[in-house]
Amino acid sequence: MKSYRQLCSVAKALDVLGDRWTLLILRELLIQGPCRYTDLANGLPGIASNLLSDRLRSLETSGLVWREAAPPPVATTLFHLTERGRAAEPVVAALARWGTPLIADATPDDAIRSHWVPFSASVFLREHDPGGLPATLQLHTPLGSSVIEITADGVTTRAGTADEPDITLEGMPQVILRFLGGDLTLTEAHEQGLALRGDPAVLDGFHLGAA
Amino acid sequence: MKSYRQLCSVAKALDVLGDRWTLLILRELLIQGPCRYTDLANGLPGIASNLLSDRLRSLETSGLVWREAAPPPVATTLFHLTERGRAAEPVVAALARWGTPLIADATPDDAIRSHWVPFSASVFLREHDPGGLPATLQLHTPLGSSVIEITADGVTTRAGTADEPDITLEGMPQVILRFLGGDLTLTEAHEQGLALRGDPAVLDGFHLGAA
DNA sequence: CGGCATCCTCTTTGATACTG
DNA sequence: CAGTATCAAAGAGGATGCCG
Repeated sequence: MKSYRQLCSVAKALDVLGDRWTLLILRELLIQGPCRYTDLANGLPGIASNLLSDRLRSLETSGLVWREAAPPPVATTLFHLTERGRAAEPVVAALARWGTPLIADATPDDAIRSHWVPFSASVFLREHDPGGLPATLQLHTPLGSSVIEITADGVTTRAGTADEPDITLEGMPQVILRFLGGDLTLTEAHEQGLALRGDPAVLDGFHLGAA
Repeated sequence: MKSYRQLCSVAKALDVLGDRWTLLILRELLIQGPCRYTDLANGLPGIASNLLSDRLRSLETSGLVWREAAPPPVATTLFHLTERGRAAEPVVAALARWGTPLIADATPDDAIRSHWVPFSASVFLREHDPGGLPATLQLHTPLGSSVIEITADGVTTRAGTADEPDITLEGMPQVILRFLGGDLTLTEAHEQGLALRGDPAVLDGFHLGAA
């Protein structure tokens, strides 16, 4: 990207992060952790291979990403975030928060990946750290299941199922995302097919579920 | 901008905000408040006139900006942020925070506007709300002077001078930005020409000035 | 002057195909 | 698996012109 050539921290940040796809690549590395090239390509439906290659190289020279070349017999490259790359998480999180209402605009042919769901949810939960800790949320969508664990240490997510979740949410990704993002009330989400099992009181601390 | 077509709040946010110049236009409207076209053009050195026009139209249809058409004899247009537009402030603020260390990369021919300085500074101060309130900071740079007022209600900035500032910082914008952004210690900033008058203890609550 | 629209050139992107 | 190569289309940048 051509530099804006402005002595302003916002412009300088966008000189590095403002290229198309760049912040989505960071999203993937923040969610998935160290990734192979194909893992990234898979989490970024629509990206052209040459662009992914270009962006990774730019991110490397900007110091946000480093590549670990695993020697044979593994013979693969792993792309990692540096500390500076992880420091950009608040930017991605702010975008996730602001973008939540736009989920409603989704068209049926939008691509979706199951790991995007717990990420967006955790962004919201992270900024509404409640009193009643710890809590385990189980999500089920047609794409797969994931778990959000909220402890005093923070919010973590993973794919799969939990043994004894405090609450289970089942429904379409759109509805779960908008509900956990505060964009739908429990009543509205229920009307749109969200099924909730367990103790709804767990959600109270997050200012969710208000009628 | 072409949509990413991903059912993810980050991608949806970037569908709206990700175009070149868009977030810098928001920066200007957040800092300056309602602006005329030429005010914006002035705060965005380097933008082509047709792009500014295009972006403003996009932001209007996206619901982030509305235009107030003052009838003759004033016959000018004022561009305002909507509530939704102001809601994007955390995105700009996160970029400002992350971009602060990059101020060090500035080249001598980078454009600069005096109102960028107190903005970046206030972003940092806002997230380190200390105990010793209220406080008034006076900034002096070769480009002009500005005031940052910190009260229990928040952090506000304005151009000009204050009657009785608690502390006065004078120096090059780069140095003031990096110091108030936590990227330089007081000692380092002093070595780079920062002059400080008043009670340095005012800064303690912001975790600044540590040797 | 304020707020664009037009024209032109140059760069970036997107889609597809191919390679070590 | 991790990229290059190629090429058409879209977008950005710069100059200038227009109209109340």
